[in-house]
Amino acid sequence: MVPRIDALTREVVDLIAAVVARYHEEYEEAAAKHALTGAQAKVLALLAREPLPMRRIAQLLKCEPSNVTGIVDRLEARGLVERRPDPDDRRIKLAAATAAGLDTAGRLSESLDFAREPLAGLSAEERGVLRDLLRRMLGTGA
Amino acid sequence: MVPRIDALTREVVDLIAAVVARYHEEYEEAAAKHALTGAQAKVLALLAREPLPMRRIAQLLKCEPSNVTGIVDRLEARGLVERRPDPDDRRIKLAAATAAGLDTAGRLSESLDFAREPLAGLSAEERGVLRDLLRRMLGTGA
DNA sequence: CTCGATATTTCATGTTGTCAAGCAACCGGG
DNA sequence: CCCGGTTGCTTGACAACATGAAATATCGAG
Repeated sequence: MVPRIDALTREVVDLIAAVVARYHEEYEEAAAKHALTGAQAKVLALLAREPLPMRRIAQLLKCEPSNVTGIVDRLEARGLVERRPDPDDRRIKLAAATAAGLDTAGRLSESLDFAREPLAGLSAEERGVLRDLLRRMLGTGA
Repeated sequence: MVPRIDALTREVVDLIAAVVARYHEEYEEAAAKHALTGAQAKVLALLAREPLPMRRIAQLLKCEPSNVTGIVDRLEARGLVERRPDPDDRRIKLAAATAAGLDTAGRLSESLDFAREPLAGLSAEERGVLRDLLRRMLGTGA
C-alpha cells in the first residue's frame, strides 16, 4: 500500500492546483482579449519565435497532427500565420507567423500579467528560492 | 535599459508554465485511466465531497450552466452521478455522486501522483518554504 | 395574481481533440 | 531506376467541451 500523503504535501499540491487554475484563467482571458482561443494563442506564441513544421507543433502541444491542421487553418484564415514550403523536404509545411501575427503575439505576451501580478509580492531573493524549488520539482521527470 | 520583466521573474514564469503543463498532462492521464475526461473528473471530484446544484458546479468550473448539463448527463449515463430534487426549491437539481461514483472518485484521487512524484525530491523543510511562497503568490494578488 | 428573477434544459454553432484513411514525398535495397 | 516502406500533412467522421439564445418551470415580491 502506498503511504498516505502528509498534510504538508497535500497543502502544497492544493496550492499548485490553485496556481494552475489561475494561470489558465489568465491565459484564456489574455487570449480572448485578442479574439484568440487558448490553443490558438499557444501556437501563435510558438510561431512568433520561429517557423515550425506542423508535426513539430503537434509534438510541442502534445496532440495529434490532424488537430494542428485545424488550429493553423483558423490562424491562417485570419492572416496571422502562413504555410510555407520547406526547401529541403517537400512533404513538410512550415507554419510561420506573418507580420500581423508577430504583432498580435507581441501584444499578447505583454498582456500576460501572470508574471507581474502574483510574483510582485515576492522579493528577488524569494523569487530565486522559488525558482530553485520549481527547478528541482521538474528536474526529476518521468 | 531596464527590461519590463527581469530575467529571474521570466524564468520563474516559465517554470510555472512548465508546472502547469505537467499538472494538466498528469491530470488528464489519471482521468483517462478511469475512462473519464478532465472535465468529468473535475465534476466527479467536486460531487464526491457533497451534492451541488448545477449552477454551483458551473460557478466552480467557471463555465456556463448549459455546459454542466452535458457533463453531468454523461456522468449520469454511466451511473456515477444522479440528479436529485432540492427539497427547498423545486427549480434546483442537486447533482450527487452515486456509490459507484464515490468509488471511482476515490480511486481517481489515489492515482493523482502529481503529489508524490515531483515533490518527492524536496525535503519537508523545502516543501514548507514552497508552501509559504505559493501562499503569498496567491494571497491577495497585490 | 402578476411580474420579474432564478435554475435548468434544449438547440444551434464553433473549437478542440481523437482516430482511420488517403495522398504526396522521401529513402533504402535490389 | 523502381519498389516498398516510412514520414508529413490533410481529410472525414465523430465525441466532448464551450458559448449564447430561447424555452420551461419555479420562486418571491408587490
